Formats: sequence, C-alpha cells, structure tokens
Amino acid sequence: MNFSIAEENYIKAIWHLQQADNNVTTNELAAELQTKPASVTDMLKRLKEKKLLNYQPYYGVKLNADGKKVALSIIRKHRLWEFFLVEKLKFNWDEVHAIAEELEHVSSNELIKRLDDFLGNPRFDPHGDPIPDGSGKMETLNQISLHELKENISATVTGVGDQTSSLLELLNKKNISIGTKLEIKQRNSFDASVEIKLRNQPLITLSEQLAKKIFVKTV
Amino acid sequence: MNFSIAEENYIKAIWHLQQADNNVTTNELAAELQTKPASVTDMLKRLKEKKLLNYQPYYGVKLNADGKKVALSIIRKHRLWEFFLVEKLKFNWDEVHAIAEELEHVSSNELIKRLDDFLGNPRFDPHGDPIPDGSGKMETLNQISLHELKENISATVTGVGDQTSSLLELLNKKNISIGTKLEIKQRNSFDASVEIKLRNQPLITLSEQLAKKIFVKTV
DNA sequence: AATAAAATTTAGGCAAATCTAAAAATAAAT
DNA sequence: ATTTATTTTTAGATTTGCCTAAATTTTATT
Ligand SMILES: [Mn+2]
Ligand SMILES: [Mn+2]
Ligand SMILES: [Mn+2]
Ligand SMILES: [Mn+2]
Repeated sequence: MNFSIAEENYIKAIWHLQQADNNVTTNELAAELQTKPASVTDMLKRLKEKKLLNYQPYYGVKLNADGKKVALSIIRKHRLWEFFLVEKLKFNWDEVHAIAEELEHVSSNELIKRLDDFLGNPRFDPHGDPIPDGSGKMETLNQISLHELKENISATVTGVGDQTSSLLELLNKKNISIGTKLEIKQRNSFDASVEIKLRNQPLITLSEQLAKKIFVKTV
Repeated sequence: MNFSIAEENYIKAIWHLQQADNNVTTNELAAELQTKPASVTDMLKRLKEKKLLNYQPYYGVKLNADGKKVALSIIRKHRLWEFFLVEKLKFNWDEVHAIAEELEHVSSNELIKRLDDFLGNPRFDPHGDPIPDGSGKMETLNQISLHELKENISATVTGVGDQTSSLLELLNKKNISIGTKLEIKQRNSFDASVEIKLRNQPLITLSEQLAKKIFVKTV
C-alpha cells in the first residue's frame, strides 16, 4: 500500500502519542499536527477505511499491527535521514528535524536500504532515539530521566524528551549532548533544580523542567 | 515563493521542452507529464497567475525569467541527488531518475548547499548533464551526437539523449557510459548504423537511433 | 440527577489537482 | 473558401485535505 504525505504524518503522530498514552484523542492529534479537530476526525475515518487503526467515535484511536508497521517504517526513514544530515552533512542536531520531516516521505525502499548501509547501519539517531530495522524492530533502552537520577551516581546522556529547538539549543549552550557523562552533586529543594558536574567543569544548574527532558543511563 | 510538487514538476517539464522547442504546447506537456490536456490548461492558468510564464491560450507557453530560475533550482536539486545516489549509494545510472524525481522536491536550500559541498561540487550528473550552480548558471558543453561524428576521429561520450531505462540499459550492455572513449570505424549506408571501436575491444554495431542518442566530444 | 463545560463529530464549503465529455478555436486539406 | 481534422479550452465531477460553525456526545460540577 502507498500513503500520502498527510496520511504518513498522521500515522507517525498517532504512533508517538500512543507511546505515552496508549489511547490517543482527537484533540491531542490536532495539537500535535497543528490542525483542527474536525480535520482529524476526517482523516481518522479515512485511515480506518484503510484498516490501519481502531477508531471508536468519541473514544479515541489506536494503531493496529499494520498501522504500527507503517509508522515504524516512516520513523526508520526519519531517523536514518537525521543521522545522515548530522554525520555526513555536518548539520547540528537542532537543525535536522524539519528537513527529515520531508525526506521521510521519499518512497523508495531500496534507497533506505542503501542509505542504511552507507551510514554503517547506525542504531541511534542524533537525538539518541533508536532506529528501527527493516522489519520494524527497535531496541528499548532503559533510560531514566536525569530528574530521577540519584546523587553522586555517574551517568551518560542517552536521549532527550523532545526535538524542539528551544530545548536542543539550551543543551548546546550547557554543553550537553548524547554521550555526555555527568553526575548530580546537589538538589535544591526550593525549585527542584539540580547542580550537576560535567567532566572537569565547574558545577552548573539545571531547572527541574530541563532535568526531566534529559534521559540518562547509569554507568 | 513556495511551490507544490505538481507545480514544480510542470515548471521543470516546460523548461525541458522549451530547450528543444522554445514554444511549448499543451499536448506536448500532457504527454511529458502523463496527464490530460485539460489538466495542463488548468495548471497553466495557475502558473500564469503566479507570474512564472507567458501563456497565450491556444498558442502555447514559455517560462519567463522567474520561471526559468525556479526550473533551474529544481534541476540543480535533481542532478545533485542523482550524483549522490550513484557516487555515494552506488546505484546504477539507470536506477536514479525516479528517486531523484521525489528528492528534488525537498525544500531546504541549506540542505542542497551542504549536499553540494559534501559531493565535492560536482559539475555533471551521472548522465553527463551539467549541474546548475546556486544562481542558476550552468555550463553549455558543445557536444555533437555520435551519429554526426566523422569516421576515425577519437571522441569521448559526454551525454545521453534521454534517461529512459531502455536506453540506459542498452548502453550498459554495450559497455558505454559517460567518459567512454570511442571512434567510428565504418558506416553502413543501408540502415545508417555505425561500427564503433572501444578501447581494446572488437568492433560493435550501434543502430542509427542509438547513435543519435549518444553525445560525444572530440578529443 | 440536572446542568454546565469540554471534547468530538457533522454539515457545508473551499482550493488543488485531476478526470471525461462537449464546445470552441486553430490548422490542414480539399 | 469550405470542409475536415487536430488541438485546446470549458464545463461539470471527483478526491484529498483542510476550514468554520453548529450539533451532538461525553465528562465534570453543582
Ligand atoms: Mn513528515
Ligand atoms: Mn530524532
Ligand atoms: Mn519530480
Ligand atoms: Mn540526470
């Protein structure tokens, strides 16, 4: 089956929202896709026709197995292109999302297979997100948010909570990226901010909101 | 200005047809784009609204300066992506056209600038066609068709007349590609076919139709 | 349990891009 | 100069994807 760009964007958005929520609502989708609830209802009917999801009017939507497979193939393309843009074209990690939003809709499977090989079959994209393989399998790495990390335990940054440029640019400024080693030295109970130590650098402060968007794995 | 994929395909098709013809007709465009004349008329009205071309009902169409600029920026993207597909992803030259038809519509200019640098600012695509620079300038190489080449004059293949897989696959079979050195040894007046010599190989025969689609430059 | 608020769907419309069939204009042939 | 053939345009529909406004349904609050 072949899908339009709009259909692919809906399928991907549903997949992402259902990771957090399981059951996805019309309003959530409208917000995510920057469109109106009425338009979402329209599209959900079409995608139900195409048997990609279970949609109960008024009670939300869930991708079925076929829908998930389609979603993962788009996500695979998105993340491989992001890797290409950063590793080969030297974009910064905060510049690639919008471009990959377009590249992910180029349809050739042979292209993606060769791109994957050309890039050395990378397992993670520039934001630390795992890249699904050709059959849709993807590693689940058990990371925790920096906010939950115990004090004085060394950890490595493995992911970020979203791809907004405001978040990524703030992390650039604080010199934090995927792979950065860090440790919480103190917590400030007043605002739940944390004082962290990076390799050979003075302590820096991260707000609660920021610490919650940084994912780490203890070493 | 931003254009839809359909609009970009029309603009590019008009540009190509007007290289041969100067004035492009509705039927020519319909054939080129595999659509119906009525659809072409519709689109020409829209593109005239957007001031990209001069369209006289019943008398054909010509891109104006703005239209040509848009066309050349799409052609630049198309040919750079083709180069990428062949040089980096190791596609054959007969496999890249359809994929580049999609990639050429990815809108980021920064992407194209970086891709160009990553590829080493190539001047020709895998079919020997010149790649326009960022401002739309492009070299005009004075090649002649192999059919017009004098006998016993050594020449290099610099281009092909179209990108159809039937032509490109035939050339593969005959071991002819961009850069191949050859020489006409004999002409057969009966069918205008030519006997050519490639480096260290026995004579091979090319039909008149084929010889007319191969472009060469004398060395 | 009744009412108010919030979420969702329906109804009706619009623009882009396509189509078929009919009408009109241009070009070719007698 | 007519008639015929070809090309092109117009008229009217269709599909996709979106919108606003109104109606409906579900959820929350009194
Ligand atoms: Mn997208
Ligand atoms: Mn990413
Ligand atoms: Mn195209
Ligand atoms: Mn080419």
